[in-house]
Amino acid sequence: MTSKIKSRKTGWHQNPDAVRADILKTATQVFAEHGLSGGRVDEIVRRTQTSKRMIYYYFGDKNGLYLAVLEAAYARVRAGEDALHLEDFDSMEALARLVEFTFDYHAANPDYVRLVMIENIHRATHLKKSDTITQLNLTAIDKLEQICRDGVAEGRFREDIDFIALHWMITSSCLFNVSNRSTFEQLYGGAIYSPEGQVNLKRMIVSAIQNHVAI
Amino acid sequence: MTSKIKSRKTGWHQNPDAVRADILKTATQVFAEHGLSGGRVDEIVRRTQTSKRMIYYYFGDKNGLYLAVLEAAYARVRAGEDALHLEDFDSMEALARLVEFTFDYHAANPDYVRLVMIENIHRATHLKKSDTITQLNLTAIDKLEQICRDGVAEGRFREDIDFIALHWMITSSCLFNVSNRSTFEQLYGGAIYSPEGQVNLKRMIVSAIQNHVAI
DNA sequence: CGCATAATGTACTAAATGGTACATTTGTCA
DNA sequence: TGACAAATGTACCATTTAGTACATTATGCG
Repeated sequence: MTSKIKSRKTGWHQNPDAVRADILKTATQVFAEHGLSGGRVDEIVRRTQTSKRMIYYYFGDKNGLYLAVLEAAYARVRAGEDALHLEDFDSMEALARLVEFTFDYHAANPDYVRLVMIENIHRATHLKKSDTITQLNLTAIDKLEQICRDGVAEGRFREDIDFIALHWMITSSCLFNVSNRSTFEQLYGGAIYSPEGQVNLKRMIVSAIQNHVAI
Repeated sequence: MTSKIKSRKTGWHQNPDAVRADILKTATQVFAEHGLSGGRVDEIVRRTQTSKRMIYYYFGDKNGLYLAVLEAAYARVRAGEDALHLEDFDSMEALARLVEFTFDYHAANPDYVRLVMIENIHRATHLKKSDTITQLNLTAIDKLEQICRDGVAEGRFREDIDFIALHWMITSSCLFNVSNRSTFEQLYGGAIYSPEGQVNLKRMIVSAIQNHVAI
């Protein structure tokens, strides 16, 4: 994985980027699985090609590593959002596509969702420390705002839409779908999480959102 | 709190119920605050009138205590739901009241929400072990089902409503509102969590739900 | 009253866990 | 080539943490 070419004598070569990436990837999995307090540094080490020494060398301490994991996870979301090209569609269609993307992205990235939930358990204390993330995340709202403006101009959207509330609505459904799957499934059965169940759910969310913005 | 009348000589009296309740209450707070792995038995002991000895005497081990906490939390929800008297209202009004209750209950009981989230991080492994909870929670759906039936009979609800999906919709909004408050507030500002913001949000959710079931 | 059992106090332990000290090697650049 | 900083290996430590051993007291019951 890290493709380190071992030296014949000593068995190792310098490869800082790969080592860093390896740690980060493994730590993401471990923290997402067990949380910050539950995630063991020793387990991360074990599942890595490197040593505990290197974690502290690159990330300072456990919290530093966790913060790096969190920042990387949020950065990936943004990259995903940027890949959409909503300007090619009329407002209703663009909104639908944004909701669908959000739904699918969360479903496909449960580790991201788990990290968000874990961060909420910690009352977002680490998120607050991150200058990077806070600035990063306003773009999601921008896209929505643009869609709403277009929709109003086209005469299809209400004029009094609060796009932060709209974003809240979209996120709540799409995130809950992943974050609370385990308990919901246990209590109310797995029908919603079957392939058709998910398709229906997505359709339901899209139409609820469209309904909400429509005149 | 526990109102234990101390013996003059030895400084203690038997008071099993109060001790058990004291432990449970404190453990609820500690686990809700820090999670299962993050919640320290020693901290629970410190914030309790009793000793560590008693925790293990009554609950076996840390997991047993956590499970007891979880079961008690779910039991309280049910008690709250039973206090509603939805049969006194027409279907649309009853639905609105159920949604409003759900919204308010979650907002007023963040510890319950946090426990649910923590349980989801653990993939509901403890919930699965609890015979009590699983049977308990089907009543929420029953209420909804009854409302839907009435609504159809009154000619105001669509006939093809999936009440589990409907319950999903209600729960996702009301739970997300509390569970993800920290990160959402940090990223998008606190307007939604101001008093009027919450009122507006609740109204928005109610009307979205009503819209969804209406013909 | 005396006895059996439930309830509680006190002190302790083994293991897990985050973190570090110290030595060594690798790569770069003059 | 040689020196110097960056990168890595190895072994170790102090503390925290869940859990327990053992003794003692309270209380109900015949």
